[in-house]
Order: sequence, then structure tokens, then C-alpha cells
Amino acid sequence: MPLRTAPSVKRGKIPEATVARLPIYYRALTQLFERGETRVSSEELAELTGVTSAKLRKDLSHLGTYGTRGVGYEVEYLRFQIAREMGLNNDWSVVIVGLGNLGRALARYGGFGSRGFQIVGLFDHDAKLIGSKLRTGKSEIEIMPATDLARVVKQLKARLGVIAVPAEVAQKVCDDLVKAGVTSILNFAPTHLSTPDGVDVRRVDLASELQILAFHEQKKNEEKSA
Amino acid sequence: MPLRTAPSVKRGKIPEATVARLPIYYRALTQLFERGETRVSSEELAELTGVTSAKLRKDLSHLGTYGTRGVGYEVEYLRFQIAREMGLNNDWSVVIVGLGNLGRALARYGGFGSRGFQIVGLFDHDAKLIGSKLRTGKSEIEIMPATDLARVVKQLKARLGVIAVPAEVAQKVCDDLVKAGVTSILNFAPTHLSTPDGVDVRRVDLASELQILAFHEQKKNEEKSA
DNA sequence: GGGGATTTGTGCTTTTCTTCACAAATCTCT
DNA sequence: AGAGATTTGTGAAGAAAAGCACAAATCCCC
Repeated sequence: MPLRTAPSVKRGKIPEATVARLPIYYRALTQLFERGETRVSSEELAELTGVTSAKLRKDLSHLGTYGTRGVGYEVEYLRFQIAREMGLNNDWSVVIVGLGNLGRALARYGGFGSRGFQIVGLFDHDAKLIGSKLRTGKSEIEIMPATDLARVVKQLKARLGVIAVPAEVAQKVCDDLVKAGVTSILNFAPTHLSTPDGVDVRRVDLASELQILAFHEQKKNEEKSA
Repeated sequence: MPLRTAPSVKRGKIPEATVARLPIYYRALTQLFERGETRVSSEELAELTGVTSAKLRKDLSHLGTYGTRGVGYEVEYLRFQIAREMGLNNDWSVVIVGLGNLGRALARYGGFGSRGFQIVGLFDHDAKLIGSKLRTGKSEIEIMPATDLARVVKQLKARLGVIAVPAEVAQKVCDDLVKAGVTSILNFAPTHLSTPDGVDVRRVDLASELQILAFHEQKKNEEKSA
């Protein structure tokens, strides 16, 4: 019976590129766990997530030394450590503003949070939508008027907001969210949001993604005809 | 009357980081253009898009020298050059596979293509959806059975595919798309897709984005209590 | 218990991206 | 036409990320 040496938890700053990959590793580990796997090597996990094994190992080394040389990583243990590092053991309250096509899809997208994230508020300013209910994961939530946003968000103490409104009103909504105490924003509106220090914004831009693909696609064609 | 010296078109490889920002500049320029602005400085455009002016200038310098020292950039001209560089003057046919909540939202999201992108095919394997029509931008398209995917995509010569199916079947759909001739894929399924060389995949992962925000949110709290 | 096979963790190198800071080009005003 | 004010374009420096390659740790089998 080998004595497991206490794994050292690194306390340095984790590189942003690594942070962006942790959710991917987490998901793959979850899958392995559900499949009953108990161990995985960096090579296998890398294959599964589409990175190189060296990069994977370096990423994980920023969290601590959770592997065993000559053996690999324990799936459940590593998964837990990543979850802890990412704050997935906490419960996060999320509000969504804007319930057009995209907003509704997001609200209903059960796997949104996998776990840890709970949608606690839905806002729109369209009178036709206000009052209607949406099933989000377990519970049903009523769409509230955008004018109640400040009050309700403050009361619910939500810190995460999702913006799914047209670009023209996104900055206004953003300002309202920030004023109400939201400090992390996921922005689906195709526009840049300016926020005070301490507020993070991540943008998901569907049209941009397609345009980037088109750019590379064009390059492929040029090569071919060259 | 100043003689405009013929602007040099650079023909080096454009850094990936720059490519990812071009759509953002493009959108801001479009906005300026519609607002009637004819000129913009790197400082203004940077402010509008949330980058630094030096980065913006260096990005643009990879395309060619389209600005005028002491003056700035001509909005319409620069916008056109970016569009050309990104292949937005071409017409791109796009197919969407999977018309659940998210897929439908994407199909209906008019601004998906701004311009240049046209959705030409919708596929699902759910019998309840097949045959129903969706309004996508200008036209209405009928949802076709996934079994027709290969045949139809080949016929339409679509090179861009959007995957909005559950993770479990995403790889299968991806393989089908590739077999049918698609060489660029936008993947909304929370899983890694492996593809042969020459096929680009970009992943948009809603849950990951939230998790990344949560990570930083947690760090903010740790700081506060430290 | 020792030799050979694995597989991690990491120092070092290379590449990519960002930031700085300033010369070169242009405009305006007199 | 020249002086002063802008603003671009870009070398050079700095920072971040990726890739390499191997020593260190562990396991397995005889």
C-alpha cells in the first residue's frame, strides 16, 4: 500500500490560456468518470480534448501535482481538483437579459451550467414576453420587466449576467447590470461593452466566428488556385 | 489635390490573433459608416472596439497601409479592405445540423451572416421537426432529414457547417459533414471534434464561458477576503 | 529487490502576441 | 513656404504561450 504523499497545491497565478482550457478538461474527465474510468494518462486526456499531452501536463501542473509518474491521473480526484480550482463547487446565480430567440435558447439550454450555475432571473422589456414562464433546468421562471432588473438582481445577489439583447441597447443593459452588482458578464450582443475595472466581460460572437472560418476558407482556396 | 500613392497590399501571413479581431473592427467600421462618419483615427476605433490603439494599428498594418499619417483612416475604404481580406465579398453557403433550441435560434438569428453568409440547409433527425419550415433571414427553409445531409450538402457545395446537436452525436455529424465536403465547422456541441487536416473547427462553448467567468469571480472574492 | 517500462513534471527553447516609443508623413495656419 | 500639431506605421523590447526533451518517480515482473 503506497503512502500517497500530500499533493502540493500550487498558489501561483494560473495563465489565462490555461484557465480557458480547464473547462474542457473538466468536461472530458466528467465523461470518463461517468464511463467508469478511474485512471487516465495525459496522453489519453490530451487526445480526448484535442491538445498536446505536454500542454495538458503543463496546464495541470499550474494547479498542483495531482498525477503519479509512471501511472497517470486519477479521474475522479483530478476532476474534483479542477472543479475546486474553478469554483464549480460554489453555487452561482445567473440572470439573463433579453429573451429573443437566442436568450430563450440559452435559458432553456439545460446543460448551460452543467452544475453550479442556476438561472435565477429573466428580463426583457417586451410587454408580450413579460409574465410568460420559461422552464430552465429544474424550475420555471417568469420573465420580468427590464425595469425591475436593478432591484431584483440586487436582491438575488447575482454576480453573473448574460446579455442577449440587440447591440443597440447592450451597453445600457450592461450599465444597469453593473450598477446592480453584477461583476461578470457574458455578452452575446455583437458590440464591445465598456465596464469599470473589476468587471469581466466575455464576448461570444456568432457572426465573428463564421467570418473567421470564412477567412481561412478563402485562404485554402487561394492556395489551391496558386 | 494630393496624389494618393497606391497603397501597398501586404502579402504576408496574417497572425491568427489579428484575424480574430478583424470581424470586430469590421463591425465597428460598419457602424461608423452607417452613422455617416467618413474618417476615424486608430485611437477612436480602438476605443470603440476595446483594444489599444497600437494593437489596432499593428493589426491593420498586416493588411496593408490603408491609413494616412496625421489624418487617420477612411471609414468606407478601410471597411472594404477588411471585407475583402476576410472574404466577405464572396458568398458563403452554410448548413446547420441540429434544430433544437439553439439550432433554431441560430437559424433565425438574422444577423448571423450580416452579409455574405446564407443558410442553405437545415438538418435534424427528429421526425417531429422534419418538414417544418424556418424563416432564416430572407427566405424560408424546410428542415430536412439528417440522412439526406451528405447528398444535399454535396449538391449545394456548402463548405461551412454549423453543428448544434447533442455532444453524443456531434462527432458522427462532423464526420458526415466532412465526407460531404464541408471544410469549416462551427461547433456548438460541448465536445472536441477530430477532423482530418484541412478542416477547421471553431468551438463555441457556452458552459465553458460561464465557467471561465466563475473562475475569475472566485479569484475576486479570494482577494477581497485576503 | 533490482532491471526495464511507463509516464509525470519541468527547465529550456522557440514562437507568438503585446506594448512601447518614435521617426516619417501629412495637415493647418500664418 | 515653413513651423507646429497630428497620427500612422513599425522596429525593438517585453510578456505570454507553446513545444521539446529528459530526469525523476512509480509500477511491474521476474
